[in-house]
Amino acid sequence: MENDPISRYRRFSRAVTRQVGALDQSFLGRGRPLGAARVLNAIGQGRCDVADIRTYLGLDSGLASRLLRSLEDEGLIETRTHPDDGRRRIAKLTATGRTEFNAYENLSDEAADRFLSDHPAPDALLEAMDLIATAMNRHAVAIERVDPTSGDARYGLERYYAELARRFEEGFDVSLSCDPEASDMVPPRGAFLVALSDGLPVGCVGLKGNGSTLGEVKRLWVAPDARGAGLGKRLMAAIEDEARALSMDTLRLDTNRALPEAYELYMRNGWTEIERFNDDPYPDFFFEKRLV
Amino acid sequence: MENDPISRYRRFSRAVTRQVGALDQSFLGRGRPLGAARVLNAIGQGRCDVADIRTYLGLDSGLASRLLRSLEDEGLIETRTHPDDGRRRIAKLTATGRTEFNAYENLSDEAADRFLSDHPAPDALLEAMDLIATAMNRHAVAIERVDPTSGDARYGLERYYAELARRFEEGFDVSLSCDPEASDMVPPRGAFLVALSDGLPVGCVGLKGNGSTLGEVKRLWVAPDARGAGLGKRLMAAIEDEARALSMDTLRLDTNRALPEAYELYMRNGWTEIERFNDDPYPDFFFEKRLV
DNA sequence: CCATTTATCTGACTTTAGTCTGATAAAATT
DNA sequence: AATTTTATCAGACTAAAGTCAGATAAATGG
Repeated sequence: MENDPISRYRRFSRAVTRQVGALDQSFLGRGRPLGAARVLNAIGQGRCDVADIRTYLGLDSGLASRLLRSLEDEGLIETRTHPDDGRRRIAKLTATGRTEFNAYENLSDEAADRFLSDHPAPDALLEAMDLIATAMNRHAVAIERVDPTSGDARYGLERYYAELARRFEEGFDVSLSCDPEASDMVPPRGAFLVALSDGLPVGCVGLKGNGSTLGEVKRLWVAPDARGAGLGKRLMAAIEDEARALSMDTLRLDTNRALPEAYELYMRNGWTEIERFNDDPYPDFFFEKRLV
Repeated sequence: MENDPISRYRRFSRAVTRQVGALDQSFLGRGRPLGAARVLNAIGQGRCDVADIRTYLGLDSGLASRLLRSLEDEGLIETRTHPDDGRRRIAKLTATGRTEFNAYENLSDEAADRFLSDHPAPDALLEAMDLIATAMNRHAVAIERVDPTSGDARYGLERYYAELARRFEEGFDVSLSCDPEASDMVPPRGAFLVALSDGLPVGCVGLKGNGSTLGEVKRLWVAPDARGAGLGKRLMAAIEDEARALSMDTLRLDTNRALPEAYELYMRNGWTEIERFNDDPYPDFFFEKRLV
């Protein structure tokens, strides 16, 4: 065989196609066509809006309607009209539907567990999977405002701190840095954003405020896997929007010489280098931007 | 989202399912149902035996027959009866069939290329893909006898030498080691085996002979991704079979202290440590095994 | 040589997926 | 208030996938 990139990609593609096919087969074992199973799964995942289900699964409206009807006849879901819009419909699992949904979930979970536990180095495998999934989702990264103490925020921050510790010559200990209070990064004082790639945090940024029109951008991080797609720029634009919404007119931030790509990002996006404005031991450079 | 192993696996699974689905969609663009396209692809890949195609694609005999007929009607394949067994049939691409097969190949290649060239670090991506594909194929590794100068053999040997260079304290330079002549690892003097995981070399082993009943096992290597599945043991058993087939009765080998897992493998599989029998600078341990 | 097995094929049939048209009713627009 | 748009649904239809029961002919095993 050739071992050029395309052959290697295609070998990967064959392997996962087989794996995906095997899972579909196991889904059929529950005596329901795949189409109906997919709709049930979409609803179980919390997609209740019928139009949403339709676009998510790429279904024709007639087909979607029939699949919903078949699930309803089985007693797995209930539909009712949307409270705000009488044309739209909402689907919800019944108790038996929940049970059946869980059965599908278990099939998926078991397939995952079987694969991972069969391997001597599951951590390496998972890192490879994250890398690939992030690459495949790279044009569908969603930025969401979350509480800085939420699981997703903490996950991002931990990876951020770990990376600083690796990259700073002097290491990094968050307790020595001026770690903002969580309450300063929650509206109405500030905000905290995470970038999610199909649920996995691949970036974050915080906005620390004190009630005045001056804000400070903190904790900008983009996961290594997700770099090169302009996510840093998107996060900065999003946090500036948050600042504007909080009536701020000036933002500041600091950064370290071990993070040249951050320095470049600020330079390219309207930030001006200014004098040191704090006595945090880590930063080497200080920036300001006036919002318009 | 949860970031436990199973959620991460399932996120990966969602991403590749989408990707695979998109490729299938592009296949449909050639105006042929997926089933027929799959059969055409199987034949193009060299699966000519109808029974083989059927089991490979998991098709009912009736369905397979009809799909073959439709491809034949399109003038893409020709079938004839097997020369050794009048019941079996052989399918072969016609010239137009070859063209059409290449068109599908191009669609796949383009999808691969689009994905890889869209990413800032395709090498990391490919390594991750190799890791995952090897893990998914781990129970389907084929051992084949090849010429030690073939591409697959050289690929394995290069990775083997690179690993020795990493692991030996003193480094490794193959020109300083007693590198066997390729002709000593080809029947009737010797043999060379590679382990292929869906085409990718993930292991190798050589048998160097001089026409006598004494042989030497050389270049045993198992790719890091493929370890932990007993492949080393399988390769050793296979090379012993080769030795027996060449009427050898005694095998020798040497190994280095930086490769403890190899030492353990030999100890567990009937090899006896003996005195140094060559003046190669690298090995620290010497083994012998009498074949029964 | 004869019974059995094996590989393939054919035709009838069912299920699943997907498309298209028109109906209905609610919302949005004029 | 009338018209248009939107979301859903139902029914008719087609295409594709899959199943099943023989039919056929070649190989195999006594």
